Amino acid sequence: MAVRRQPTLRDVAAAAGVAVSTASRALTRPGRVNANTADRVVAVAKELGYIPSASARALLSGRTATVALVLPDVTNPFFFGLVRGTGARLRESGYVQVLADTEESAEVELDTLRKLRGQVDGAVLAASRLSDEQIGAAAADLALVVVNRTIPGTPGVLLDTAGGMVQALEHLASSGHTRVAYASGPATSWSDRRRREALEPAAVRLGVELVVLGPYAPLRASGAQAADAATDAGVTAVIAFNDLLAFGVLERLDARGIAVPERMSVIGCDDIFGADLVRPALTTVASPVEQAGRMAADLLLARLEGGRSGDEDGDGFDEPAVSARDAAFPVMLPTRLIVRSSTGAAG
Amino acid sequence: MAVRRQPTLRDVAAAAGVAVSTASRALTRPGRVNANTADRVVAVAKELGYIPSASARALLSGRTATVALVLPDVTNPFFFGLVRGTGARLRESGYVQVLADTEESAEVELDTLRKLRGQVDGAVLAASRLSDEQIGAAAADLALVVVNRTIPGTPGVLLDTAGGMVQALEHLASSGHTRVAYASGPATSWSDRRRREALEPAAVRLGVELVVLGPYAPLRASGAQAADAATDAGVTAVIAFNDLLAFGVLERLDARGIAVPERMSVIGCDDIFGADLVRPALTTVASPVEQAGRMAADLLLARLEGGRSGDEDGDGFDEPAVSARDAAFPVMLPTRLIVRSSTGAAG
DNA sequence: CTGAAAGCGCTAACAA
DNA sequence: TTGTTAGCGCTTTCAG
Repeated sequence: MAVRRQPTLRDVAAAAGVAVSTASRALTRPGRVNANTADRVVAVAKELGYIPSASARALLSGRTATVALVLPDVTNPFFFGLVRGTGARLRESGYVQVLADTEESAEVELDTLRKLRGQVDGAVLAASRLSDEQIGAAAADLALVVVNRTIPGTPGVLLDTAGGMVQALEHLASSGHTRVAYASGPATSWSDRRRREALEPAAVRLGVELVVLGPYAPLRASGAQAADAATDAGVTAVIAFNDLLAFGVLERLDARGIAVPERMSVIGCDDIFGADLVRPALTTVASPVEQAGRMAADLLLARLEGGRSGDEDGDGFDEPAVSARDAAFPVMLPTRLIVRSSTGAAG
Repeated sequence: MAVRRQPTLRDVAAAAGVAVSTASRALTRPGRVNANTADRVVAVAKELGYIPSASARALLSGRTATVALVLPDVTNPFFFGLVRGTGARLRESGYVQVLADTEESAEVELDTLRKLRGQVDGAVLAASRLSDEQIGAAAADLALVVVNRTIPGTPGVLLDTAGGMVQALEHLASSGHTRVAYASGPATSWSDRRRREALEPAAVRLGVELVVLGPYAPLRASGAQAADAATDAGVTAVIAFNDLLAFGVLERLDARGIAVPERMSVIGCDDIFGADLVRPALTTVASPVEQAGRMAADLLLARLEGGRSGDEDGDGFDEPAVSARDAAFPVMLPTRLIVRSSTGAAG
């Protein structure tokens, strides 16, 4: 209950009958001290439950062993993999991860970044709402790695959802669809622009008419609008900006008695929790988000620790070693289409 | 790119032509300094982009303005509300929230708590895997608030899921079910024990035969086992430990061609994301998790800041003011049954 | 191999 | 009102 005072290095030194500096050495580099002395100090430290003060270390070294993950919305399922991926890697390397929710607001994000400066050694910025210039400026004060964004000079990890969307279109084309809608996401979304730019030529190549609908907020609630716009547009398939939006589309179509996939095929993006739970199960573009998180963390650690190389851990085939040298070039991770029952032959 | 050196208070003082202490005062309590001087210092600080060093402050004050949220699994949707609730409250009060994932392991949890000591001012411990004694011991070193746990002397917030389960049983009884299964959760789960203790007398009172199945891991993957055990037991309804397990039950029943709710009713717990998305939509016990998070944060802040009272924010009816004095008594939050289409009259 | 002392950036006495 | 000084806990010269 009452939190008791922590023993300091001085307490340990006194109890072990040595000077603080000796105690410090014994604890941090046992090599440079008499083995017996070192053992004694370590034993005493353990007995006293000594834990070095992170603040004192940070004050001295200027490094906090803390990294922030900055997200627009912690509760968006899309980010779970990222949280887990960065968290795992950072923990392995002895870093603490702090989570910052910017509430989808550029202002909050800017403010957060400002506060973070000095509190953390670096930050992973995911789905930033800031402009390239703002991010660039922030990168001058804080080691930054961006996810799904390309900022010249700032390392980043990209998820190739645009490529996945093209796969989705190919899948539809091969099932006989000739008129397909893309329900687009936020106008400010960098990913959304890239996807449209990839879908348009692909549609031409495949002989498919592409109708761009939206923009829509990437939420379930916007799905009804998107579904209605799709039926109005006379398409036989909709590719949605993300799964949340696709869920809403499915709901609306169901409510209107429009059979999926018989009369309308639906494809989402992200393969979030629930995509295989809805009925019909959602065909969607899956990204290796957790791997992206690990890579982002590696990129950041490489910069912080100056040239440490990314260690492969077996699950990440295709996971290139990361060095400080590479860090300036964004890494692109492949995505893939997962076909479930929400897509079928053209109605 | 290259992170430049941060200006210190000394730089500010020098640029403003005053002593560091004056600069410090000007920045922290403008009242105790000549207005002109203060203005000048503030202006210079702003111009230089001065940000006080959190480490130095922490070293001096012993407080870090950081609070940890310790969870067994960050990616379990049940905890999202908690993350958001504690995060919101803490941010409001100027605290930074750090997230610690203990990977469902008591060892990792213990280790995490040990490391956290000194790094944070306090921690919210949710669904701890530790024994009462271990938590008690940890509370001697770190201000702690527990969620869904009662530890004598440690403040806590409880979600009355046991009460919700009784509501579920009443719902089933009133629909004519006379033989009902409870698919139980982890043997070490405190919540699970409370629920069984509440369900048994309720079953007697309602004239329902209660069959306890399990224990099962609270995961979708365990649902198949639970579903099979339920049909073997000849019940017409299953109440599952949580929604994840219930999803698995639904899947298995669907695969076996057993109609829900016609031949088997299914009820979950937590109302996680996806519960209303599955078909049939899941009847479940919803808890005010976000509110629980806010209250847990309030409880912790009250201890940290010594007697600050919880502020009501309009959305939390039933949200009592929290004072340091109350903190030793766990607060119990009511839950409610959300009836969807996975339950119906007894088959 | 070990000890004494300086100093990281800041705040809080204590003087002036 | 302002400046000077000490010291938070630690690591790191620099002597011994």
